[in-house]
Amino acid sequence: MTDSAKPTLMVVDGHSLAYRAFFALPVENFTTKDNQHTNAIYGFLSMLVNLIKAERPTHMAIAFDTSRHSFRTDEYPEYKATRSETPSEFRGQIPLLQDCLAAMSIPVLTKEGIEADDILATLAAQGSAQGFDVLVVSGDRDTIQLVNDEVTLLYPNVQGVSQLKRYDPIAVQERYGVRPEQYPDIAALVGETSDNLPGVPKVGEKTAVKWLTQFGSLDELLERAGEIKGVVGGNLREHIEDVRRNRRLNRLLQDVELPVGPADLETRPIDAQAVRDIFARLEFRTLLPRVFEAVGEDAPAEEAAAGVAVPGAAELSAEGVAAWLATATGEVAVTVTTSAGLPQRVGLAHGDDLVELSWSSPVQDALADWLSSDAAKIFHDAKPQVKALHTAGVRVGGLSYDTNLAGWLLRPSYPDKTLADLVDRYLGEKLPEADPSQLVPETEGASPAQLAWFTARVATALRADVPESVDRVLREIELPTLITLADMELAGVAVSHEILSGFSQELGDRAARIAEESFAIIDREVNLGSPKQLQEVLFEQLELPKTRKTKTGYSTDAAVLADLQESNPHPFLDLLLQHREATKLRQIIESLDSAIGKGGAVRDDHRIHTTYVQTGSQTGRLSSTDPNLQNIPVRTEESRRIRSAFQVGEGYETLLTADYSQIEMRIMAHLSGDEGLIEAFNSGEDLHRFVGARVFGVDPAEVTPAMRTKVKAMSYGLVYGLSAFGLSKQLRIEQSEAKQLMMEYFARFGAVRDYLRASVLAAKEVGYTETIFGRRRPFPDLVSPNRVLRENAERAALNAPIQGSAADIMKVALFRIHADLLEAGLASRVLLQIHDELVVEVAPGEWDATERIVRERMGGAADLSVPLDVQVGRGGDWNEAAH
DNA sequence: AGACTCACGTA
DNA sequence: CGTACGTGAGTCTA
Repeated sequence: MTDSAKPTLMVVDGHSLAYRAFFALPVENFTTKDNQHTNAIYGFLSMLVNLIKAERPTHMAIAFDTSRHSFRTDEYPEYKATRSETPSEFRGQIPLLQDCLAAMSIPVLTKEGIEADDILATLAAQGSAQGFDVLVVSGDRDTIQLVNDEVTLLYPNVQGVSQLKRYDPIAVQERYGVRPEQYPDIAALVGETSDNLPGVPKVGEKTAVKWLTQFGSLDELLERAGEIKGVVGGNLREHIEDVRRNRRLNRLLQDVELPVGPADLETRPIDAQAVRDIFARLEFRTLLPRVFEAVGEDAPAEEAAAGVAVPGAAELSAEGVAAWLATATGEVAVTVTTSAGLPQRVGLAHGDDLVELSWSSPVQDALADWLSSDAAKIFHDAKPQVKALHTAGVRVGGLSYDTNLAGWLLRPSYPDKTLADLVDRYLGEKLPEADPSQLVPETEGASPAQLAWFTARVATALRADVPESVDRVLREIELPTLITLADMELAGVAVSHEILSGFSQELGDRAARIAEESFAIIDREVNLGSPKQLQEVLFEQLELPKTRKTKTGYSTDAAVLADLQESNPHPFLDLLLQHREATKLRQIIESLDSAIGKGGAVRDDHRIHTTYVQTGSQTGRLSSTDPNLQNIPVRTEESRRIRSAFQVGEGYETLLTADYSQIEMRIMAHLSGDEGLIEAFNSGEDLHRFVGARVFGVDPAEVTPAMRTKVKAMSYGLVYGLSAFGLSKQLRIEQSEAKQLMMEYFARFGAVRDYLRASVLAAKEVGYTETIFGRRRPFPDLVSPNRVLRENAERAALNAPIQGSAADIMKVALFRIHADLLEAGLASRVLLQIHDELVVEVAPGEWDATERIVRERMGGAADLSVPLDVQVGRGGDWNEAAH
C-alpha cells in the first residue's frame, strides 16, 4: 500500500494507451463536425481522469514515442516491422491529445530515437531512488521488468483501457511465476509477436518459467543449453542468438537523459480556460466536469450559475425615463429588441438598476435625446439595434462598447458570438434563455433590461482581458465603422430587375442548349451539376486519366478540366466548362434578383440590402451576406453585365467607385521598409513593370507581358506565403524556373523576405500577429507539433498583418467618409465596401465635394512610407463607374 | 431538415 | 504545397 507520507510519481505511456483506446472506442461516435476523429483522445483522457482521481499522484508525466524509429530499429531493422501502418486517423489525434495535456498542465515527454517505455523506465528508476512511490501506466508488457517494492505497474486488461490491473512484485509472481526482473528473460525465450521478435519454437510461458527456475538465470540456461533434451532443446540451441537479441532489445533504458527529473513533475493547476477551449473544439461535453472534479477544482461555469440572482426590471413611463436617465451617470447598457426593423422594447441597465419600456411615441421623445447624445452606451451586437433606431429617426451617439465586437477582437477565431456564449465564457454563468422547442417555455428568457445587465457585466469582464492596443482598435475603428455599416445596409443599392431577368433567361437557354449538345456526345443524360455523375462520365465512360483526388473521389473543377482538355482533348470537356459558366452566372443573377426589395426599411424599394458581418473574418475584413455583394463577378466581359444592373438610385445622379491600387503590396513595402519596393511606389511607374525591370535586369520599357505576368504572380503570391511549387503551378512553369524567379526577386527585394521571415518568427514568439493599427490575431498552431497545422498557421500568420492592415485602413477611410458626408450635410452616401473598393451614390450637384472627401479620406487613412493611391471612377452603373 | 462536399465567385 | 470570405447544388444522414 502507498505510504501517504511519500510523494507519488505517475508516469504514463501515452502512445500505447491512446492506441488501445483508439481500437476500443467506435470512431463513429467520436468524430467532430470538422471530421476530426477523437476516440483515442477521449478514451485516453477518460482513463487518465479516472486514474488521477483514484491514485492522486503528486507528480505526473506522459511519455510519447516520437516515431517508429529508435535505437532498437537501428540494431534490428525488423523490430516491430510486422505492425501494420499506424492509421492516419490515429496519428492525427496525438498532437491534439498533447494539446489537451498541455491545457491540463501535465508535462509531455518525448525524445528522438527513444521509446516512451524507456522514458518511463528512467523516471521510475530516478523516482524510486528519490523516495517516490512510482506508478507506471503502460500497455507494453516489457514494463513488467520495472516493478519492485517502490514501482507498481498499471496494465490495461484485454478489453480496452477502462480496467487497469495493478502489478506489484507479488502480483507479477502470481501471474507469471517469476520475479519482475526475470520477466524479460521469459519474454526473450517466448518471443513477442507484436514486436516481431521470434522466440524459441514450442516454448511458451510454462516451459520458460520451468527452465529459469531450474537454471536460476538466463545466462546459465543458455550456457548449459546442451543439457536440455528433445525437440525443444534442439530448438533452443538453434535459436540461441535470437534469444540473446530479444533480451538485448527488451531491456528498457534506465539512463535516458531527460530535461526534467521526477521532482520537476509536480502536478500544477490546470488552465481552465484552455481546457474549456480545446474540449469545445473536440466537442467533449461530459469530460469537462470530470476533469475539474478529478483535479479538485470547481467547474466554474456550472458552479457559479446557481448563485447569481438576476435583478428584475421596473417598467417605466415616459416621465420615469427622463428622471431615471438624469440620475444614471457613467455608462448605461442598452438592449433594443426589434421587430420588422423597428424598435420594440428598450431595456436599460445601470449597475444593478434595471428599467424597461415599450417603444411608443412619448417614450421615444424622452429617450431620443439621450440615445443620440454622447452619453456612453454599451451594447451587445449594436448594429441591428442601431439600424432600427435610425429607421425610427433616432441617430445613435455615444456608442462606447460592443461586447460582440470586443469578443471577436479578443478571439477572432471563435464562433461564440451570441451574448449567451459570452456570458458563459467570461462570466461563467448561464444566460436565461427560453427553450424554443417548447410552445409554452418552462424557463423564461431574459428580458431586454436583463440582457443589458448581462451585457454590461460581460463588458467589464472583457475589458479586463482586452489588451490596450486591441481596445483602441475597438474604440477608434470598429465602433465608428459599425455606425457606418448600419447606414450602408439601410441605404442598400439599386439593382435593375429588368436587366437581371433578361440576362438570366438568356443564360438559362444557353445552358439548356449546351446540356443537350453534351448529352448527344456522351450518348446519355446526366446531371451536369453533380460531381459524382461527372466522375462516372469522365473517368469511366470516357476513360480520361484520373485527376487530383478529393475526399470523395476525383476532382472535376475548372483547373482540372482545363488540364484534361490540354492532355486529352474531348468536346465534352469544353461543353461542360461552358455549362458551368452559364449556370454559375445564372445562379448568381437569380439570387441577386430574389434579394431585390427585401431587407430594407421600405418594402419593394428596388434595392438590395446586404448585411455586413463585422465579425465575419479572422483578419479584420468585413464579410457580406444575404446576399454577398463582395463576390459579384467582374473578370469576364459577360459577367460584367451583372455589374451594370447595379445602378444609381432614384433621387441620385451618379455612382462613384473608389479603390486602392495594390494596397497590400504598399503595406508590404511599408512594413518591410524595402527600399526597392518603396522606390517602385514613389516612382510613379507601373508596379509590376518596375519590379519586372529589376528582377530581369532590363529597362522598364523592355519588360514583356510574360515577364510582367510572372513578377505580378510572384508579388501577389508573397502576400499569401506562396511556395515555389505553388508559383510554378500557377504560372505553368517548371518548379526550377519558379525557384529561380523567387531567387532573383529576393536578390533585388531582400528586405521583403527578411520582413516576412521575421514577422512569422515574432508571431511564434508572442503567439499572435498585429496589424499597423494594433489589431491582433492569435496563432496557437505556430508551435503545433503537427506539421500541416503548423505550416498552415505560418502562411496565415504571414498574411494576417498585411490583409489586416489593409482592412484597418479601409475601415478608417470608410467611417471618416461617412462622417464627413453627414457633417457636410450632403445627401451622397456610401453604399458598398468590397475590401479595397467603395461604391458611393452621389446626389445631384455633389460630385465635386463627394469626390474630394473620398480621395482625401482614402488617401490619408494611414501614414505609410509609400503613398496610398486611389482610383476614382464615375458612371450610371457599377460597371460604367469602374472605368 | 440539416450537415457535408464540391465548385466557384470576389479581394 | 496560396490568404480571406459566402453561396448553391448535389448528396448523404437522421
